[in-house]
Amino acid sequence: MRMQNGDGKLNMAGGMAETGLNERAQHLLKVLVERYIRDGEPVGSRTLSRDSGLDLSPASIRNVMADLEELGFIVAPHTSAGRVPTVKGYRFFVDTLLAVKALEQQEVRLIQQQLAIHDPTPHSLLASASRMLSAITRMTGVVTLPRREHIAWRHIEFLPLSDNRVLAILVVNEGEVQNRILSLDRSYDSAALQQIGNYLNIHFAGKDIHVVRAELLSELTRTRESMNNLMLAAITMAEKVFETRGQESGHSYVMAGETNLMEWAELSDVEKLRRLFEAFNQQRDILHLLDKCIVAEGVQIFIGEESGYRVLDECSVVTAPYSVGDEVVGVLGVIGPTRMAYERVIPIVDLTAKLLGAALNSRK
Amino acid sequence: MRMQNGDGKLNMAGGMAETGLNERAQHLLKVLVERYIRDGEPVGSRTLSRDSGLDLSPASIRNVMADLEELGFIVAPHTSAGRVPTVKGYRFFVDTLLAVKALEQQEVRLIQQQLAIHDPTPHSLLASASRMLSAITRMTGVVTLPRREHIAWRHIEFLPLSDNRVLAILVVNEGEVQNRILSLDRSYDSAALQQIGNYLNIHFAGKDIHVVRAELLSELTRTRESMNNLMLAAITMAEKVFETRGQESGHSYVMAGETNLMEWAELSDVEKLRRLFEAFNQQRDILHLLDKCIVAEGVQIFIGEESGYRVLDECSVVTAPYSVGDEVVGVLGVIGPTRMAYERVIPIVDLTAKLLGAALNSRK
DNA sequence: TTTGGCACTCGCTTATTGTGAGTGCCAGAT
DNA sequence: ATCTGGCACTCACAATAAGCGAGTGCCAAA
Repeated sequence: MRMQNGDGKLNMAGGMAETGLNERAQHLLKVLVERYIRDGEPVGSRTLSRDSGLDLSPASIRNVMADLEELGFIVAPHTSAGRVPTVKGYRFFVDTLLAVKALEQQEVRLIQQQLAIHDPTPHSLLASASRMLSAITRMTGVVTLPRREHIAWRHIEFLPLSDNRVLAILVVNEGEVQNRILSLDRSYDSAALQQIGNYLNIHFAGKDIHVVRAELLSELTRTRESMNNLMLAAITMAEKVFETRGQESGHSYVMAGETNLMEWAELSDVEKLRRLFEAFNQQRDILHLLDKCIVAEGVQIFIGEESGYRVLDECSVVTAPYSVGDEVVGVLGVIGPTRMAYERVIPIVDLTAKLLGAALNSRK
Repeated sequence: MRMQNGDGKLNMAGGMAETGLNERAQHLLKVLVERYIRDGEPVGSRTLSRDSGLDLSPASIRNVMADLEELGFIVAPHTSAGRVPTVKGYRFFVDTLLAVKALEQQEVRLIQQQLAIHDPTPHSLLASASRMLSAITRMTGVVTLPRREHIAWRHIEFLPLSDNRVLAILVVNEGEVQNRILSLDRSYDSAALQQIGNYLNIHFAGKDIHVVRAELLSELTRTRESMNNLMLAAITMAEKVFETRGQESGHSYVMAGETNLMEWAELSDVEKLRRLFEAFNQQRDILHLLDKCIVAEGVQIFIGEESGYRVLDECSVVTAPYSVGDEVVGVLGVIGPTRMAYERVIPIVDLTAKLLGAALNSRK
């Protein structure tokens, strides 16, 4: 326990009572975190004395460092190593000390360029954004598939296959194509299917898909005598389309650059990497995490254990929601080691979210 | 140099002059490889003497082992370790010594079951096969997308989007849906696009897609005066669809279980794994390799460097082509460490190829 | 042709010892 | 009231050495 010039001093000066850190301590913490992010090695009092610009001897620095440690902002991995930021340290750094660097013109242009695909499908835009995020940050990029509140029925088309099976192609919103195969209890020829499709398109085009589903269900419970064969078939088939929907398009994400994480020394343990990659494949946990970010205003950051998922204990996740029109439809972000260059990653994620939204919107 | 009972002896006895190995040497090699595959540790003369069933002393075994080493079938990783199979050793083992185990009923049923999906799209079958291969072998499964010689035009549909753009949906073969977005120099309304689609479908339905393309190109060079507006628009748009085809659906594969490879000790070097995974993502090299296997009759095996790709130096690849009807359309297989249980993997890959072919075919 | 014996090799593990970066604390300087 | 030089101390890490043990090649005898 250090009492000599411990809590007391730190709490008083600098007018930063809430944080428990006076100006000097904050500055030193900032330099320490920056330094650790740069080199990945514990930072000692000598280094800090040299590079802080404060003209203090290592001994004085050590006093401050002891305080910072006691308050939980930094730890020493072992007795005679320098100090390393804790999650709390990173958190304070990110929340209060971080000077977010404005992006260089060059980088802005690079990002724009990557998203300026010729005639993109919505999906190819997402894939591109994800790839770009991973390439530019040398970490893992992730973009959730957009999930609109309102999904507009655009067009449906049925084609006959063999064995009483029918290929159903449903187009929603602006060019999102979904297709599935239906097994029916009798066969229909092209013309009949054409009619069925027409019937449905006339009734439902432009309507919200949830409304369509509700109407379908209520139609199905109506007395069947009051419908003609065509109507009945149409409604049954449309309902079958919706039955099998959901799980695949249901919700997931596009990821890129997983292998980038293997280049970071702090993640070089094969077993940890395996678990991480497995979580990436599983999608479940990552998706839950990203889902939380959809309600946030802008960039959101989870540092280490903050995410609440053990596999991400040594990772940080920087996310931002993206919107089409004025509706937030998805989240994108970057996954990397806690020791990442936040001041660079944050504006990159921020900008990408905005540009992706714009790109999706302009093509709407 | 061992001359005492070196080449001479081995070449004579056993009537296996071509191979350079007499019966006893072959048997010992077999036991050694099996043992090494099981335990992953260099096999010494003592172990072999105990487990070969030959009632020979370690000393005698050592003589044989010295010969096997001189002929290049095995090596000692260092002076006082046991021996390990070389690529040549594995190759001889696989070609001549291997007793392919018939699959257990249980396993056969497991495989069948995994491929018995309710109303699968072609793609979901491939994905399922790949996942199943990886799960059952605890290695990485891969299935190339089927590439038919003959691709039949089934149906095309155009839907108007904003800004002179059109969504084109092309269905080929039995339920394979491709869609892309075309930017045009003027706008068309639904009705016009409907007409254009009809025109094309009437002309091309059932035709091979290569033929269609050829006809389109020759039509385009015809004097344009002799066509009406509808025809011109139809042909231009169809040609645009083909222009942008190819790279995406062009050729690639579905992979599963990459992370399984991280559990094999011999691949636990992060840098090697990174390169391997990067090659998986790149697809290029792997695809070249798989393409070679499409001409093979049945199961094909590449052991270590045999593949010709450096990233696969420590891996073996077991593949088999799969067919729809009597046309070979793709390749599937398993990628794992050289030290894999070939006698199990080979029949699994073989059976999976047959069942996948059957599944694709039955739904045709 | 096979085998027991024997000297030898060499990768591992464990213990030992430095070395150096970094620390905490104290007493004296500012 | 702070800061700093000094000093003893800690501890990860690297280098060196020693012992073990599995395995080897070769030889001479069975």
